[in-house]
Amino acid sequence: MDNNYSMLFPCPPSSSSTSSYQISISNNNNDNSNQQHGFITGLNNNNNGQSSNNSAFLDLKFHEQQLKRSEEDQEEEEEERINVSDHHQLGGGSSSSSNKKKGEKKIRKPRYAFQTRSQVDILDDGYRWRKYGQKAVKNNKFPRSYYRCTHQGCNVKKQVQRLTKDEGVVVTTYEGVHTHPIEKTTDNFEHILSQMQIYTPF
DNA sequence: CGAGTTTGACCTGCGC
DNA sequence: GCGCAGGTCAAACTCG
Repeated sequence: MDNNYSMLFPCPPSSSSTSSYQISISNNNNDNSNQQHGFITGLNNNNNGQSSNNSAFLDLKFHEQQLKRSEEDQEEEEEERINVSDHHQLGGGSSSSSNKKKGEKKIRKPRYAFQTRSQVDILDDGYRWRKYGQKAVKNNKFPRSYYRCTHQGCNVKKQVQRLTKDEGVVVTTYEGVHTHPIEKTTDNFEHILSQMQIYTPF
């Protein structure tokens, strides 16, 4: 937790600026509960081609998820990334367990979540994702979708879920860090992010 | 025909 | 140990 937020998207020096954004990240140690601060506002992303009626988000809200992760985990992540190249094989449900030795603590990458106000669930962030699952989630009438980056060797995953409370809000959770550059260079999410100004209120 | 989606089954972790 | 919920797999399917 603390304040180790990593940027998941490469942010090239902004080229042209059609709009300006602000993002504030709240490192809320006091637990998820209040996400009252930490907004990205003023996005007028008009269509990134992802979907026909893509009048995407107007408010973005960053928040870190539940995970009680810290530097320790970051190290583990490093380790895993190294191992991944060795045996990154998504064997069947049963074989997935063979992926890690018995008794070994399950290693989980840090996850980063942010909320977007959007009509569409899928934000075009420039990477190519393959959906590998969808689950109904308790206390939420909207299913959660699971995506994996299709780039070879890149093990980044993301989950997308719409809030029941506020149907306009989509929560996207990223797990892992891309090991490759963005694949599509449209004026998309990456572009938007490149425009963001990040500051921490604390 | 390749890439991506759907969806039911299966696995795993966790709380009781 | 059991049941539940989250997460993943993989076959079948759709789409361009």
